[in-house]
Amino acid sequence: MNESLAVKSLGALAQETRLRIFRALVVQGPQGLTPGHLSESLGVASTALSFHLKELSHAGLVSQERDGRHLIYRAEFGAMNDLLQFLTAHCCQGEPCEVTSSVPVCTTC
Amino acid sequence: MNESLAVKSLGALAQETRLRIFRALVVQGPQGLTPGHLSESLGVASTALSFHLKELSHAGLVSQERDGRHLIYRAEFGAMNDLLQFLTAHCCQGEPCEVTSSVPVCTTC
DNA sequence: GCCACAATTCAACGCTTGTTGAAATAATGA
DNA sequence: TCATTATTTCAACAAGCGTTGAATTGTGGC
Repeated sequence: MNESLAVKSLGALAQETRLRIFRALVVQGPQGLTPGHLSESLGVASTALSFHLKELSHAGLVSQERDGRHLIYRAEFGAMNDLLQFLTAHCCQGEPCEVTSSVPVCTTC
Repeated sequence: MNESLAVKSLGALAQETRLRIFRALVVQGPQGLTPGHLSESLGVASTALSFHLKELSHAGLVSQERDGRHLIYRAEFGAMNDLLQFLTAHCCQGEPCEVTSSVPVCTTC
């Protein structure tokens, strides 16, 4: 993770619709979701949805796979984890507080 | 943490200068930094710095305290932790992967 | 009280972002 | 091959963001 990718990733998540999309994909896990399903369940126009999925893709936060005439989008947990660690890196100049708590994040998906 | 605060927080971090400010404050820990110091060390105009610190403040990611004619800004680790947990909440519908890894974050600062 | 320093606020400008509707591409089944 | 469904691309516009310079507020030392 580097600064410019972090900015891109945070920017991708810093929008109501995209945050909803991403969190829906996080919940769904390896199963993923199609744009059609996301469009309907979140009430977002397909053209807007496509725009937002592309933003998330470019940031590396979601991946895309084709399945027949459907596309399946999935959250990229690895990218997510890298981002979370980047944000709190070198906390308090390495004082003991750095390991006093932890945020559980998925790595097996 | 709720959705609209999360969007605000992510938006606050989704900008090169602000991300640098925030990470510098994370490293500094409870000691904090003054706008003057940040302005010089990051090479940001004071007026721009003030604008960005306000964005971070409004999102609750930094706090402000006056010390004589200086202001001291500090990273708000509690807000940061809430945000990180919000992003990965309900991962994989509660499957075991949810606790397979963790991001260490400061809570004692 | 007055001056100097620290930091913020204000107004103006250019740039980027998000939304919309229409058109295009991709894949499947009849 | 043709119609249908799924999804993306394109162009246009309004709204929000980030930077700059000038003016303002707040604090402490003389």
